[in-house]
Amino acid sequence: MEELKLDMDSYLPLRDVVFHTLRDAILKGDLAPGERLMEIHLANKLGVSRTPIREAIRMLEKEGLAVTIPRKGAQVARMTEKDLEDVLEIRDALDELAVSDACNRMTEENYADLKRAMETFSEAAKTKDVRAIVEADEEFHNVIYRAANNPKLENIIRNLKEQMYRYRYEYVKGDADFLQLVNEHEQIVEGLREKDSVGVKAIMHTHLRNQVESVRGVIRRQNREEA
Amino acid sequence: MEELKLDMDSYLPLRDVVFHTLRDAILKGDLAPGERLMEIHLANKLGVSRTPIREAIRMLEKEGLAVTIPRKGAQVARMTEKDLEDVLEIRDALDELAVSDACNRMTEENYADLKRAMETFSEAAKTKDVRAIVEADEEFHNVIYRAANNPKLENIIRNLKEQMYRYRYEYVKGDADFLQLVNEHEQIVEGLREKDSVGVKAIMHTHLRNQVESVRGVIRRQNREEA
DNA sequence: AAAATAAGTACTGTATACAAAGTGCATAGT
DNA sequence: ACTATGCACTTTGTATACAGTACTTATTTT
Repeated sequence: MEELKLDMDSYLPLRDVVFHTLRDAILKGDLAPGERLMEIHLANKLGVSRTPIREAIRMLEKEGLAVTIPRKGAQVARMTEKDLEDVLEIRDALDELAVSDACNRMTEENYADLKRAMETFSEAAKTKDVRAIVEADEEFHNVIYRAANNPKLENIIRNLKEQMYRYRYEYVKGDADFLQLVNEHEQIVEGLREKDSVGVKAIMHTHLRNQVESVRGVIRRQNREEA
Repeated sequence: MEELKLDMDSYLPLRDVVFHTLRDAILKGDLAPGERLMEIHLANKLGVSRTPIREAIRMLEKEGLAVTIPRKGAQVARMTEKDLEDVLEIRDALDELAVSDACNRMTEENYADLKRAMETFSEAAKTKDVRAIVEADEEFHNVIYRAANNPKLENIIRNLKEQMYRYRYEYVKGDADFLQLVNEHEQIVEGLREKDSVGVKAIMHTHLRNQVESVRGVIRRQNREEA
């Protein structure tokens, strides 16, 4: 009985499997920007029919990861520097909102999670293991999003982050001052504890600004190379 | 030659036609929240096959207008009071961003459009024609979004507005002080002209707050009725 | 009489078939 | 040699057929 129920819970329509597969491939760069998403080809490759492929493409479209030209087909969305700047700008505004909400709505449990995430980040920063640092940073911010208690906001932010997923390592890899980041995280936690929503928004803004600038630099260098 | 080209441009895949049809029906309330979206039924009703219906449903899903339970089908998304509050909160933050961007990036043409939109709104306010007022208000804000020159931001805001489309008349219909609104619009235009991004954000915030409160009231009353 | 089970129905999930349109290459004409 | 036209191939757009699951209702058993 239980096993059946588990099967039910773990059941995913093929369209969702395909969607996740394609999304990951795009985010990891296995499918390059501009690359065509041909239905039959993908169907054969993934061992499914065209129907779930098409539905997955419609979903990717709405997530901004693919664009389709009628009667020509879909391709992986290209991102210009301007597009990324636009995304970063929105993320900045929404991260400020999230942290401000978190101020007012945070539970004891959220706060405990946050402190744990902060400590994990501190530890990771010492190791200089880029992958671990990025993951710890993600988790720190995710705790804040959860604490904000606004699922729609979480969705939008997740989607925005997705669109710049390729650049997630660049800041930390580059010229990040880890101690500074740790310090900023501490300030954010402190601000949340004090429920100083104005102050914490300001800190979050500066905290993101460095990352934003770093990503900008990477993109500019990339574009120069391409040209 | 030209007519052919026009034909090409005006071609829309059936999935898009269906998508727009269903979206409008949901927004106008012809399809009530919780109502099932049955594929064969819709296909017959719209005179198409199930395939474009399914693709349209996938798009509606990503827009937050429908939810589907695997193997049970899709239904029009229900919106709780909390959902709407969440949406309003995000809109507030993003409208602040938009108006702040508009401050920095507005062209002469944008400014001319804005003044025109403001005047149209003033005229509409005098007539007390609710429909005209709402439309003029929409246009006023749309000019600002365009001036912000951030297409992704525009998209997100459009999507958020869509989710509360049903309530768009409620504020104006209810207890709005038209002269106050006209005054706020004037202040916004003034702030944009002066490029006072901090001030204009504040005005936009208060400008929205009243509408937000009004929509909240409507929803609460509705929910009480339902209970 | 109530509860459980089984059958039937209706819907979704997936695959495939057919039609139409666009692209590219080859061939022929200038 | 170059251009234009036509044909073949690829790919999308749409419809339909088939399979599987869940829900409803009726019947049977306790």
